[in-house]
Amino acid sequence: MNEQDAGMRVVHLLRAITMELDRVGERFAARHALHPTDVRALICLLDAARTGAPATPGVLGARLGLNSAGTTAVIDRLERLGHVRRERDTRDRRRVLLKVDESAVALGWSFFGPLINEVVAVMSRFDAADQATVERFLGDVHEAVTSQE
Amino acid sequence: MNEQDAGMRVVHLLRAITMELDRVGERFAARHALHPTDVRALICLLDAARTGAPATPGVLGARLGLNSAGTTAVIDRLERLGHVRRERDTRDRRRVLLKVDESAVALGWSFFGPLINEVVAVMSRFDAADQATVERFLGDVHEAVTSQE
DNA sequence: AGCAAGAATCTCGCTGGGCGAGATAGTGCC
DNA sequence: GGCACTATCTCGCCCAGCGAGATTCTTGCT
Repeated sequence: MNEQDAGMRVVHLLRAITMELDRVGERFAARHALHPTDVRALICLLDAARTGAPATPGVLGARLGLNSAGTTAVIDRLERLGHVRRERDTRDRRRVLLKVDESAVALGWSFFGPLINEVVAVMSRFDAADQATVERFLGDVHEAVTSQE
Repeated sequence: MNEQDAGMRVVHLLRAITMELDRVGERFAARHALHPTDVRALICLLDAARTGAPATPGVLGARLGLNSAGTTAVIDRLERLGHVRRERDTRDRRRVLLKVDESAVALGWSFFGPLINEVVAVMSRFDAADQATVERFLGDVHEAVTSQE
């Protein structure tokens, strides 16, 4: 069991988890008359709201890898469902600020709630030192994957 | 730093990694004139080939969450690119077995190679006990997420 | 054996998400 | 004030994926 093998197994696990989370997202989307892209967009917007970062169509589109036309369409859909509303930025009136509605926050919780419970349950079976190890590992992987061009 | 918080942070990390891996997949797809779905299909087929499981359109479609028409379209695209070929099953002649070509295997490695290297590099900074902890954690999470309805 | 029921895959026509190109409105520098 | 630039939106098109149904083969029932 050399480190190459351990890396392989961990990669496969990460990939399997990724695929599974994708499927959870898809099922969630289908259940709420949303498209997978809409779910991703909501998550981005909730993230931005949580960290206080300004959310604009441009930023959102870049995050989602959509062009401007597609971005407009996503926001139109979310706005039509009442999850988001557009507000002109008073500072720079070219900009549109995206404000998430309460319903979107509730939706986000109904999506992440079960997942959080699952992971908390798994984590509770590890002692504090091991929990820290897991967190450090995931942080490192995140950094590595993010920096990959 | 109670366990609820740790769970939250880990969920966010897993989600962030998932989104990042999705983007890597998308970039890879774009670079090879494939659609994201085609990449997912290839991964499924390579998995099946690796484990010796029989790969049929029906199984593939179920895995990808596509209906039969969409599944046929995916296989048509992969076949047109020479990554897969159809072969009638001689046992049950209703079935079609999907055989992956060498080019598909090479493509798979060019996708996973860099990822594996990254993760191996991260893992190498952990001692054996911590590596085992990480592996156990990911295994548990995978199980938990998979069993989530 | 012969036939009905069912399974695996494919074909057809359509919907709509996302793209490219270009229009519109607003900012800021000279 | 005019010019380059940025942010967003509109228009028209393409194609991935869906629903419905056709086709081919298997299997159980009598």
